[in-house]
Amino acid sequence: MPVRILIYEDNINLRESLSNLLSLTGDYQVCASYPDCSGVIMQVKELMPDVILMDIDMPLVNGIEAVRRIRTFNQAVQIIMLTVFDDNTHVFDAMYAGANGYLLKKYISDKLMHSIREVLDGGAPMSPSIARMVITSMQKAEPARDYQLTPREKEILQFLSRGNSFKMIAIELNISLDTVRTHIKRIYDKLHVCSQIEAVSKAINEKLV
Amino acid sequence: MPVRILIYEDNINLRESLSNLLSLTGDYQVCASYPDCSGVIMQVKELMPDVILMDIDMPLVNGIEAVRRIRTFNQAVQIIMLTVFDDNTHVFDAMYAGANGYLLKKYISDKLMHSIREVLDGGAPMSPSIARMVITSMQKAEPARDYQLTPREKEILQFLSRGNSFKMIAIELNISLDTVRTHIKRIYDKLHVCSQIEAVSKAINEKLV
DNA sequence: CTTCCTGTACCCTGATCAGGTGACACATCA
DNA sequence: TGATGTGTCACCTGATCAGGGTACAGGAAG
Repeated sequence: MPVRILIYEDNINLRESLSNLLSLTGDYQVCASYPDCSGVIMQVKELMPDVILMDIDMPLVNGIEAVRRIRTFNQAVQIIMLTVFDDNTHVFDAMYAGANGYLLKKYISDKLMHSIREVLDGGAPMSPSIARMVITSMQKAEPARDYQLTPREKEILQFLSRGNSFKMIAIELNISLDTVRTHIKRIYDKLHVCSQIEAVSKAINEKLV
Repeated sequence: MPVRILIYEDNINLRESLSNLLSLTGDYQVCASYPDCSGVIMQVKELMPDVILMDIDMPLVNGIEAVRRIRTFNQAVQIIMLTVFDDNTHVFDAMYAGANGYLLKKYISDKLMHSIREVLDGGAPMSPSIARMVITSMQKAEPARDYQLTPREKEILQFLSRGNSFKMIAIELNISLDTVRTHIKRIYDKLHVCSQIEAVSKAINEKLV
């Protein structure tokens, strides 16, 4: 049973090239291809593809919005973005929306077949530069400065960050309210803040918890 | 000029296989290989490799800690993790620590050469299942429930989340303190919370800000 | 052995916040 | 036209928090 593929791409030349390319081997069946996503929900429901190749820059409905719409009712279909955009915004929006892969058009010819195979095997085919963007974004998300908090202080700060009042923390940890207050005061000193919210805000944003 | 490669791998058989494999083509020069990371800082400074292949499970100092140590003084060397671990904790810890690629050992023979080339070209070689884990983690990070906050309420909540007191918000927005309080009370209602910290905690964790 | 750090605990004063109630102008929508 | 939603403002009471100080036991480090 061939893999059913659905294509959204507004450039007619590329759309037909893709169709032709995929039809060569016999492993793939392009069940349809459209120049825009205005009917994407109906089309996906109707055609039940295994894989969708999705351009981003299209008239009427862009490819990222289309992915969002598809994901409202179908988590199973594998979606590979196929685009010229390699900026942060497009890449991450597409990922958040629910794409499973992201290929830059300049590398398509080399990688398309392999990528379709990979996404069906539970992978996430990405052009190298895209993969690097993704993991770089994860890395810069943690400077994690060290404020020399003691274990007990970290524990208190965690409770605080989850929304517990001083009183609740005292009960939870089975210590007196004043002890909690003492810890909190020391935390304020070390974090250079002077209120709960500042402390919690700093703790969460700098991943101290 | 061949690519200089440094290997950390405690299994002697694998370590030597890797060395031999990489030496075959002449494009790569294995400048050293070690069974543990106890001297990693000195070794990297001394040998100045272009690429490091890093196992995770090693005696004395594990590979993730070693990556952290390397990144304290060298951002340029490309580090590829080479491991059997495919669980969330190991993968993300390695990425956070500063790895540039992550290959599962079972696929090494196929992909090693290609991955080294890719990481040097600014990519981030990952085994397919790892890549999928990474982008899945990005996706589930945004449920973004809708609490029907009005624009003004979102604005107030943002100020609050940055650590501003009621008084500061009032001054900043040029409205009365009581008005701020009214907005905050309505926010509490909509978010089903009853204190600043709960609200801020919820706002940050659910990406309402 | 003494100093320093950590965790514990108490007290006091003034500031800030929570929860409730009430009010009014303006806009939209039915 | 009336209902509803939004943004504005006010007052009151009790709870909670901030900032200051003081104290002491136990452990680590010098």
